[in-house]
Amino acid sequence: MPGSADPLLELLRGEVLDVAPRLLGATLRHTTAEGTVAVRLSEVEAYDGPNDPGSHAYRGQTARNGVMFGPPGRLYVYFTYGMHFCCNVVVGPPGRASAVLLRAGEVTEGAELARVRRSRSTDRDLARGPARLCQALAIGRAHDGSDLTSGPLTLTPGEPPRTPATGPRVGLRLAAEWPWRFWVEGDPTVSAYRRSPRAS
DNA sequence: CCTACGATCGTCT
DNA sequence: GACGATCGTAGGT
Repeated sequence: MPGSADPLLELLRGEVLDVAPRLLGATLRHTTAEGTVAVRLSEVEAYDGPNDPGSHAYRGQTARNGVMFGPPGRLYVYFTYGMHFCCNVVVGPPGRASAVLLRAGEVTEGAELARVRRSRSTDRDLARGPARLCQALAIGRAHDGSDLTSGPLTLTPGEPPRTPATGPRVGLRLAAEWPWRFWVEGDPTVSAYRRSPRAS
């Protein structure tokens, strides 16, 4: 029978718009020599490869976005604004190039270590925003392409909300109004909405 | 609470 | 040469 025994890969097989809200409540956990930090996701965004003007894959494969075109269950990490990293989970079959941006969550394990990594942050803001989340978890360029089903960096599906909130994506110039952002209603760790100054 | 702005550099045109 | 799937700070309401 088809079907992987791995519940994460089972989930990531679906269409990105179905998968994204189901990743709410999942836990991303990273163990390093310093210790373990875990974040339970409260906010994500869907990106649908070549069909999506807001996606890094919209203009096809490049050196940067290569991981998006690979198998599901890997982490796509990119560097932006000359100083920040953000991370996505690759979704769907190889070549589809769809992914879910992990935008925010609550630190549920290793808060002490996360506070060291983000020394001026309140607990609420430790992973409130995609670059903050990567900083709290010490995710960087070295983790681009990481397999999330095993190893030091794992994603474990959890209990998604019955009715996730949806709305426009944050910070995009193109296709920002597509309601492809999903979050847990009322969760204080959801990031503040910011419209791009260049949005059309 | 809000809006405005500068930092800083890899990536693509 | 332009532009970010951002963040922290500064200042006003």
